[in-house]
Amino acid sequence: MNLKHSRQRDSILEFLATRKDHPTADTVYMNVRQSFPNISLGTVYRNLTLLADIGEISRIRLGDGVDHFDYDTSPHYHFICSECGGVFDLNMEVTDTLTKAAQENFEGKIEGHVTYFYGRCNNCNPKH
Amino acid sequence: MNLKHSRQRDSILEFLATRKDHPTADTVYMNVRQSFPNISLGTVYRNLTLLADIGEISRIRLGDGVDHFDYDTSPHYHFICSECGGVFDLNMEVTDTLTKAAQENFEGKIEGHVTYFYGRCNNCNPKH
DNA sequence: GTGTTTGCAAACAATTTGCAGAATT
DNA sequence: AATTCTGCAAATTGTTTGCAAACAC
Repeated sequence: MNLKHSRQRDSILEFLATRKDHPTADTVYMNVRQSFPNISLGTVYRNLTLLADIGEISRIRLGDGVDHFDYDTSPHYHFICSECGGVFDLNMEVTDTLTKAAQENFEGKIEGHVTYFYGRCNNCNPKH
Repeated sequence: MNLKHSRQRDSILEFLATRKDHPTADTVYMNVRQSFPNISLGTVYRNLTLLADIGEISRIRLGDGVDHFDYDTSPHYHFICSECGGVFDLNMEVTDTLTKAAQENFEGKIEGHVTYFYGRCNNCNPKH
């Protein structure tokens, strides 16, 4: 399974690199279409999946029913706003304390954990 | 939006109460069908959604593309086996340390977090 | 030239919904 | 009697896939 170069794939990756808000496949599609009017949603999905598989990007599942994609593959936490659905990076350390604590009373092998935070983002949180 | 009694709903809730493994809507459907052969998947979904909305059960999203449902609504963590897909409760304390840490450098309002662990369950983990 | 990638459309899986009739209060 | 709930089927949403042509090496 050798990779060949593809201008569409480049464009998808390039677009993702400009965004900090973890767009969905559809958002990627809408935007990449400006450079490739004939690109299909299928191609976008295929490439996002491929890029995620080879570790160039990461796929984020936040329980909102849609996959988000992140150009930044370094370990970090996410926040999702219950109001507007926006996704933000959190500026905090990633710890394995939780994983260790979980392992203590569990017989299988715990390899990691997924955590995301929810609430109101700065825009949606009413000030008083 | 007043509730009326329904034997189907009872049966769904009753079935969920017997299970510790957080079944999916389809599993609920398969089982409840033994008492209500004519029950439809739509009814199962409608009732699971309703029960989750009023807080009688909880809906768990573990990023495997399917919703799981849990009769136990008390806060606790879940483990999902990457091998067999099985879901287990973890015997560990739920802490808000993480939420507090996350709040520190974040301008919005963090209301909570979702965490689940993954790895190999006892059955799927090769011994040596 | 061989093999990968694309665009298109159809397929798929999980879930939701519209509607007329049945059950509950 | 009024309203909620059900079964059924169709609709929706997000994502994947089969295929012939286009592209990359």
